[in-house]
Amino acid sequence: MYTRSDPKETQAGSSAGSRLRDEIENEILTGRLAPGTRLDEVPLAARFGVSRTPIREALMQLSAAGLIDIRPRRGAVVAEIGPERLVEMFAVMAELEAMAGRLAARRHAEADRAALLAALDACRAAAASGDTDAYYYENEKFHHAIYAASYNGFLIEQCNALHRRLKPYRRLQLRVGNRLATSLAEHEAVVEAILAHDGGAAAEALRGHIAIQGERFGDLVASLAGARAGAA
Amino acid sequence: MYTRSDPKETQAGSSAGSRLRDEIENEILTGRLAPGTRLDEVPLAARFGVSRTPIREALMQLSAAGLIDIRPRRGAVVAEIGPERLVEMFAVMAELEAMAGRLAARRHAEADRAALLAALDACRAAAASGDTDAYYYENEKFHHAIYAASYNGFLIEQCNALHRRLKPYRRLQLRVGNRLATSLAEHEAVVEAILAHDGGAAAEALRGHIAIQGERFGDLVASLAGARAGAA
DNA sequence: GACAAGAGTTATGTATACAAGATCGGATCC
DNA sequence: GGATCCGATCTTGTATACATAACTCTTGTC
Repeated sequence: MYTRSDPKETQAGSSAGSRLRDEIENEILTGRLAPGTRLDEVPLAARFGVSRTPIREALMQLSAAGLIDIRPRRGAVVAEIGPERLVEMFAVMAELEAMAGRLAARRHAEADRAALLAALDACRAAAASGDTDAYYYENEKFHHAIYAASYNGFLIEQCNALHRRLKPYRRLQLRVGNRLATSLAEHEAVVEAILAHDGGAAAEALRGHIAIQGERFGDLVASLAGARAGAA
Repeated sequence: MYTRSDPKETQAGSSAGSRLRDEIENEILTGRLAPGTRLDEVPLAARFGVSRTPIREALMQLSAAGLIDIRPRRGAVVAEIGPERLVEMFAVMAELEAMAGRLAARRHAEADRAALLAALDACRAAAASGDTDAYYYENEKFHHAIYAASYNGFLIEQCNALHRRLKPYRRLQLRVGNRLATSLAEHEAVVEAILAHDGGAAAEALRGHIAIQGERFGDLVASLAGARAGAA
């Protein structure tokens, strides 16, 4: 089963470079480094006890991943993603996940079936306990299980990359209204469609599950504004 | 109208770094640097008259773009993409283009309408003249016109990136059989669907246009084998 | 004669030194 | 009083030097 540890396409890490990259990336994804924050090389180098060279390397990789912006001669800042662009990204994510679901419906094996059901159960448990963070975590595993069942390695990589990039915003979304219960219900529909080998239904269910449409756009903007105010 | 010159997401270029990156990238995309070729830093540095530092930077960017593989401590080689992976990539490309077409059908403006028709005419002219290279070039512009009309900036970037990566292989494909005439006919259908605001038809037409299915898979493998033999 | 172990060589990873553009502050002019 | 121009400082971009892991060729042994 494919997981995020797949070396291909995500690699390109020198010795210390990867560690630094992961380290900084984590701080961005968890929000410890807020969008707009400057990333000066010298302080980072000092903090990690290395020279500027591996820091520059890590920053360039993060830039390639879209997590930071590097403007020539003007340094790096944590990427600021506006609402409109976020909607665009979720739209593409929805399409990719729909594709994964369609393929999964056609290609999934016994092991995938088991993994999907297990992930769904874990989601149910987390939702029942009302623990948003736990649900967030299980939700992630659930989606990865779908990607894996698509048996398209390149698609899996693309989904993983985009999913990671949208991570913080998915978390925000879950906090809104009773999105948690809704999300779980959608998961059930997705699994049902996949296990029934109904690719069209799986794709549709996932598209609807991911896409930001109608009032959810407003929710997202509100969340963003709230998060920004909290960070500042 | 969006073109490939959009700085966002593709950028992260220092002063000389971008130039080097483009330079090496071109040699890979045109096949001058065949898959599997080692990319040693010192010779490259000597050739471009710079030190190893900007060369390493360019290589890391190419690695992030998936054009080369960097194995820690073991140097960089031009990425070798096997047939199965290529099929996976074309499948994702088909899906992204289908999405672009669906959005374009719903969102295109007057200017996009004109651009699409102009690009289609150019394709017709190139096909009539039987000039494969000219058609290849116009074909590219045609697809970019579709991306642009989707009005989803993130999708446009993703399409551009993947399109560029698949460039050499699309070229190979055109050489096969009378794919050129078939391709033109498919283009006509796509434009018709988009202009008629029929998103579903546009998506389907593009999916079929891009995807590698049935005998086209065999054609691709044969082309690859031929190209490899020619390069060696 | 073939295989394995070890030293020498080569190439990559990292640190540091140097060059040059960008930012910020102050002084001058309108 | 405000804006603009110029210089000092800081930060990035590039070059070079050094450390270390990988490769290779040789040599010795079975």
